[in-house]
Amino acid sequence: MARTQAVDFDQRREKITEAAAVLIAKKGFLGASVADISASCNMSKSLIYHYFPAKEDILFEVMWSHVSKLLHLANTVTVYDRTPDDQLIWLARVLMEAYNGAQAQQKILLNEMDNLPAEKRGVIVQAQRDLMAVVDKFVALKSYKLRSQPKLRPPYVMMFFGMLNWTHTWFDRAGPVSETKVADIASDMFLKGLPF
Amino acid sequence: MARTQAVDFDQRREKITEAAAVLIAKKGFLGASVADISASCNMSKSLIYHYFPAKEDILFEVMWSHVSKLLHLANTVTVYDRTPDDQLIWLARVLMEAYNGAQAQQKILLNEMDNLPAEKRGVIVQAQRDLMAVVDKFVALKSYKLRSQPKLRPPYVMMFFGMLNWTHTWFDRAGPVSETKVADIASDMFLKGLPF
DNA sequence: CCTACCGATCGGTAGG
DNA sequence: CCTACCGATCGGTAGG
Repeated sequence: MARTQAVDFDQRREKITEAAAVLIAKKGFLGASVADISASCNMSKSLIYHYFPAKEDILFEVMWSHVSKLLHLANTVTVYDRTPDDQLIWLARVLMEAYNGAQAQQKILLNEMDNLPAEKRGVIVQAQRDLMAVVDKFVALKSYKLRSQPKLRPPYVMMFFGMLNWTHTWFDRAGPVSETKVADIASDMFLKGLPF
Repeated sequence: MARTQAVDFDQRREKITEAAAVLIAKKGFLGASVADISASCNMSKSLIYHYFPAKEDILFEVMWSHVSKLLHLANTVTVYDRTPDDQLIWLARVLMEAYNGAQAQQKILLNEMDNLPAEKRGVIVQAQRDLMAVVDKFVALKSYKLRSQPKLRPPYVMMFFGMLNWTHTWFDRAGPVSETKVADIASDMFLKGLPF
């Protein structure tokens, strides 16, 4: 009888993707060898190559599964029946939560883009642009000045992502300020600047 | 006669440091080989090892020369006889200018910290902390709330650096918005939030 | 300041 | 004759 694809094919791919994320976050894409990755999920190196054609495809899968989650969350949050300000506040909270629930993946998304081949990089970049479009819509809705000067909008949008994405360099879940509080500081600063 | 150190020893070291910065920014620390670096400055690989004991020492020199420049600029700006707000506005402008005059070094400072051995990483981290202290002083001076709640200050300080440091992922000198304008958008958002 | 090398490890693939 | 998967090893290159 011809064998069909193993029933747990997708689960195995996910297992590899997860283990690879941890290792790549720690050592970098070039520093984490395929041998490291295979060892960390108790597989032979050859078996890794059964599930992924090349090392880069593992990197792509790590990034894609993460960024598509972020995009889905962003679209969900902004669809709800809330005021524009509340939508932004919730977006910041939801993103901070997603970043910290997947710190390895987030670090890789921000640091390892250069190690993707051009076509695959394009797919990730497009997803990130879609994510930015959510905030761009908010900015256009909220500010008369930025509605009439569309060229200024991208920098403002990037200030929002700058505040949030930079947290991966300093935020500590065990520290004195909660994830939600940090998200609220970011959205508050975006809307109102420094408090009195 | 015992040879003395070549008169151009320091210039050669700088030449290597500069060439290494360009290559490491492009390929990453692990992706840029010592052979790549030596070729790009028309030296033999062995000659590189005459000026630096190890590859990591080149990375450290790239980061240290850059971060110490940033720190010097920040201290200069905030000493001037200006209002607190003007000091922050100028700090943002001066940092944006320094980032863009040394894009390779800035990218490396932000991305390659993990590739430094612990002791050397500590030196760079301390310099970055000193830089943050400049903004922390400003925040404490400016906000009653943050003066009385010191635990909240680091997140606010990091929002400032998040906005500025994140620019390296998107800002284009040839684009429609100038470096100075982007710096002003960041300081304006920090002080006042989104414009009307 | 160079050529000639080293021990080790890289990403990827062979036969079965 | 297929797919799934193994132990072993390929040609090249890394930092030193």
